[in-house]
Amino acid sequence: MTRLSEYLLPTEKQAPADAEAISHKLMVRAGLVRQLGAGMWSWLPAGWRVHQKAVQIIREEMDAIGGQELLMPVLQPAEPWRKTGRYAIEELFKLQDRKGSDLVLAMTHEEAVTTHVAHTVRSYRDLPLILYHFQVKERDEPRPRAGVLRTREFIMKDAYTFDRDAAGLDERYELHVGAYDRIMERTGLRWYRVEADVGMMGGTGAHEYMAPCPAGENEVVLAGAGASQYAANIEVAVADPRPVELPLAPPSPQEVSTPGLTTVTEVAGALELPEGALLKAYPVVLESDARMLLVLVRGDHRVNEIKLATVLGERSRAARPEEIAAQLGPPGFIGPVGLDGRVEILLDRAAVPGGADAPPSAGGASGERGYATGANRPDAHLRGVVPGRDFPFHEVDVRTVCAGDTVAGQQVTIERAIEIGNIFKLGTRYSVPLGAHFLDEAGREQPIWMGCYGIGPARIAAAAVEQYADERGISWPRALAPFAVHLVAVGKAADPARAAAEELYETLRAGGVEVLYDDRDAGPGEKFADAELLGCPLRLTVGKRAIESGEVEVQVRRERRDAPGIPLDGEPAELIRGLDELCRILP
RNA sequence: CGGGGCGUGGCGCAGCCUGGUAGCGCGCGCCGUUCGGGUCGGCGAGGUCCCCGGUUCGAAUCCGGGCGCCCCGACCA
Repeated sequence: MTRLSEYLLPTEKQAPADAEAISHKLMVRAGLVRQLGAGMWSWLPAGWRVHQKAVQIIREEMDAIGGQELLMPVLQPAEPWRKTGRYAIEELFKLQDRKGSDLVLAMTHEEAVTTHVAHTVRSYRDLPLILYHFQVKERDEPRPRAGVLRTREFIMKDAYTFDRDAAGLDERYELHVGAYDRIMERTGLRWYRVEADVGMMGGTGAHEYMAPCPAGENEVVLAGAGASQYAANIEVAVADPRPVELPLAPPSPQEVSTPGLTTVTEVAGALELPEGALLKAYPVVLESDARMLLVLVRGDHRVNEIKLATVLGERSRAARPEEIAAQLGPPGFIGPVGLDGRVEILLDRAAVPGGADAPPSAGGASGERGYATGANRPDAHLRGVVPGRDFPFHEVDVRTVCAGDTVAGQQVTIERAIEIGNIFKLGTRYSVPLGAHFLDEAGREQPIWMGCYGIGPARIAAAAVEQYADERGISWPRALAPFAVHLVAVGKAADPARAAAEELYETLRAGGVEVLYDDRDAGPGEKFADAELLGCPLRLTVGKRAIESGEVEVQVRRERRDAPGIPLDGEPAELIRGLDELCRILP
């Protein structure tokens, strides 16, 4: 039933007052989704059609690489989650049944699928496997936001692969790279596949699929173009720093008075140095044994917590002022000199003299160059501090890539993006605790190698809205549009145009065209406005003009271009073919 | 978890400071009008003013507590 007079499409002139993101405003205004609570959203009929379009594309590409669709429950026993150590995760919804048994609402399905595979797979002959489903995920997000972009309940396609070894996993992973690339292409989105954080629990490789848009919560670092393009999540991105000119250093560091100056900007200003000629000291405390470490980055750089965690192999937190005062010196004036090995020093690679990424040393052999740092005394800094000469250090890469950096000589750009999918080599992270083994040819028991692959249809829909909306509303890529054609009848009830529109609607429907027919008793302005808000790729208008000219007017939603009209009195087959032709050239 | 903001017909808001009949625009229903860009006019329906408690003769308004929602940051398998 796709007569607008009978269809639930509650459009609104005004966006919800509290909406910020484009997709949030427009998906509500266009009658696609409605909110039920924080991070809880319903999909109304037209919105659900879009969601289903994304789902079907994903399903076809998953099936094409040998994926087998199944369905696992959201409500699950707590036991496997305890075994994998994930019961402690804060985002995991936990509950009890009437008997007092602990249950969880699954946030992903590694525990479930691995349990099944552990029970059913016996032999190497049963491998490899690609299993997937579309199922609700439940996550107690600290902050749901931006309409359907970050919700507490959402549908995800999650796939899991099972292989006999790492090489098999690599193969399955590459299959998913291909499938995901094709999915992204087919949706019509602008997208990037980026290198991603593998986390600390031993993933062996990961990529994320990102759709650039202002409402995105992630940042991607891009450099170059084409096949050699560098693309990485800023959490893991590595780049060469912009060089900085360091002043020549005296034979030993010299103390300078800097009363009350605690920020890099203030100190650089007072000493008339570029910010990059300072070393920023960032003391951290290890989560495991509360040991303090001093992390140093160039003054114009920022510490990247994720890279730091990777380097340390564990989590850490910023040291508290009283801890800093006790072990180093007055907060705001701390530095690496004179610590006598009390605190281990990690120096970011970008600040290491003579390192691959180091600033050019214009001074030659005699001219050592130095940084300004805190003096570990109140109201004082040191200048002419030379790493290695004046303090020992370990070289690490823990800074966040920033504008002005380069990769292979190419300037980087940093773009905001929505993560719509990710692929991840799990290894034996879940198979070991859950006992998913197989017997190899020699009869030896081996753990199964796993990968997991997620993608969010709701985010695909929202990203499409974000990327292609204009001031009048949504403009769907044709692959995701709720309907291919939005047919508008103009004229009063008795107008012959209404009868002609009616006839056209039946012809299109019979010809298998997905058409939404605006047969409402409303003015043309309202109908056109709603059509542009909803954003179907083609709008057909049947009114007085069509009757007079004998042609249905066609407008392409993207750019609002007029397309050649279609004869009203032609053969139905002819008409459908013309329309199909038109659809093929759509964005 | 830190900071900020908001809860008043379906939506967007005013009223609150200074307590006294609950209002406006849009939407909705009916009648007429109009029919290629949210047309115009008339009549009308619709509200536990988030909840609980307190102050008061009287609370949407003042006070206390709670709940909900949004935004920024932190966080995000």
